[in-house]
Amino acid sequence: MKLEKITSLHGRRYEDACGTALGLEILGERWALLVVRELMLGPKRFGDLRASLPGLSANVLTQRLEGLEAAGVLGRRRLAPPASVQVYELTPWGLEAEPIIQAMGRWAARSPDHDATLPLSPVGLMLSFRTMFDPGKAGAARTALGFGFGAESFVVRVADGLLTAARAEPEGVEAVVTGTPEAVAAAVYGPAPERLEGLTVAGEAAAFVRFTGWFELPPKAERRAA
Amino acid sequence: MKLEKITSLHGRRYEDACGTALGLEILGERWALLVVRELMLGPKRFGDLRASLPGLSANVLTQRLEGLEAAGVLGRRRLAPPASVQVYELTPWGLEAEPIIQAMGRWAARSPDHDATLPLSPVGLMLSFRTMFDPGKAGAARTALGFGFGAESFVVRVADGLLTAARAEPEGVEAVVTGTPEAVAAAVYGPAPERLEGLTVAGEAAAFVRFTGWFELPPKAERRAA
DNA sequence: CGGCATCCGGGAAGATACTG
DNA sequence: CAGTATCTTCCCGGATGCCG
Repeated sequence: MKLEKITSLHGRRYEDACGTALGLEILGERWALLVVRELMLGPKRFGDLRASLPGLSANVLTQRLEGLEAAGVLGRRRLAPPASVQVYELTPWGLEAEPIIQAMGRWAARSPDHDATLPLSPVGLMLSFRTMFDPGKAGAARTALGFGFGAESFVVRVADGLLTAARAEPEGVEAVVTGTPEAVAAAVYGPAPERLEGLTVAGEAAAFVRFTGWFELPPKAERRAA
Repeated sequence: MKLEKITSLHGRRYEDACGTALGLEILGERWALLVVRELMLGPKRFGDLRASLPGLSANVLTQRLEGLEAAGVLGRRRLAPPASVQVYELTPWGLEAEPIIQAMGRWAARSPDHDATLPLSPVGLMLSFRTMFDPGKAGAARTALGFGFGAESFVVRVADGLLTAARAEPEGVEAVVTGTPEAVAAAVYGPAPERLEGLTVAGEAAAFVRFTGWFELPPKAERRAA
């Protein structure tokens, strides 16, 4: 076994008192913020994280989890028997990183290089709902919708101009939408024509169609100065 | 010479439609967001950037500037003769990255590992004012203050519960504060005792002392779950 | 001096294989 | 399934040098 450095954080520091710099030391390493994103809606297991982040290899995930745990962003917990599996979950402070993810997502959605056709994780889609929801368009409407993506399911509620999304089994919802996250994103954010392409909607399909009108992607930015 | 990939962005992509992932590809590389931060309050020259980000080497800065320019975050402009120097400035879209910097700063300020005694850049300090200003504490108070750090000077105005900070020569201000950014930060964010330590205030010193009461650092987060 | 290319050492990221 | 071990590749950081 070789001697390890005792630096609580990794070696390369910015040496800058600005909080932004410290935030970058904690969340700025590759994949770190995406790991946090995947945990934003509840605990996950090692394998769940790997599955939702294709391209992230096991050893790097191990390093990120260690670093984020050391920084106090997440913790590991063992579920009670008979499950007895280990899950990773955000600390309360880690949960508060959501505004960072939202600001980043809202800003980058305006990039000329943004490609909405790439794969999308279920949690990423749910967080995008929180980010892109437009209370002005929803008005006083209310609804509760279920979303199913393989083993993961979510309930999204809209009421009083507020949208909430949480991992939960769909009960007492107006409709349950099943399909890939990409197909749901296309229905919500795409132009109207291809709506409901590749999706199955159980229950009040009209409720989901109404729902798709309550979101708006921000306009693309120009590459040059105004 | 070896064949270069033509990927407009650097090689390692996340392949994820979520805006957060694209934002990380653009701003997630080392130093990138800090370069943007330094340009947030106006254009800077190559050397100015190096001076405000000690530890960032010239070749890496060149790479970051190239990458950020390719992404449409900043542009380079040559000032009119006789100055004839090249400066880097954010595009309108690049300017909109400030919420990311603010969210990151506000969040990381709660880290148990945050060390406020490290060096601080003038622009970092000004942005922290924007982030940490508490309208409730300022109430209906108004003021205009000048800050001088070597060659860089700024004017901060508070009125109607809003704080603005911009690079400008101090004219028509109540007081002009001169010193290091660290000393100003200690006066504004530190406990009351060491106020005005190492600072010189020209004009209405009382106006600056009042000003220091309008900010509050958020409480430290616990490292463990609640 | 400002901007950028080049070379080099160390270390992080990525892919694969392996173990309990 | 949850990681660890190993190897390769590439990025980061520092130094040097060229050119306007």
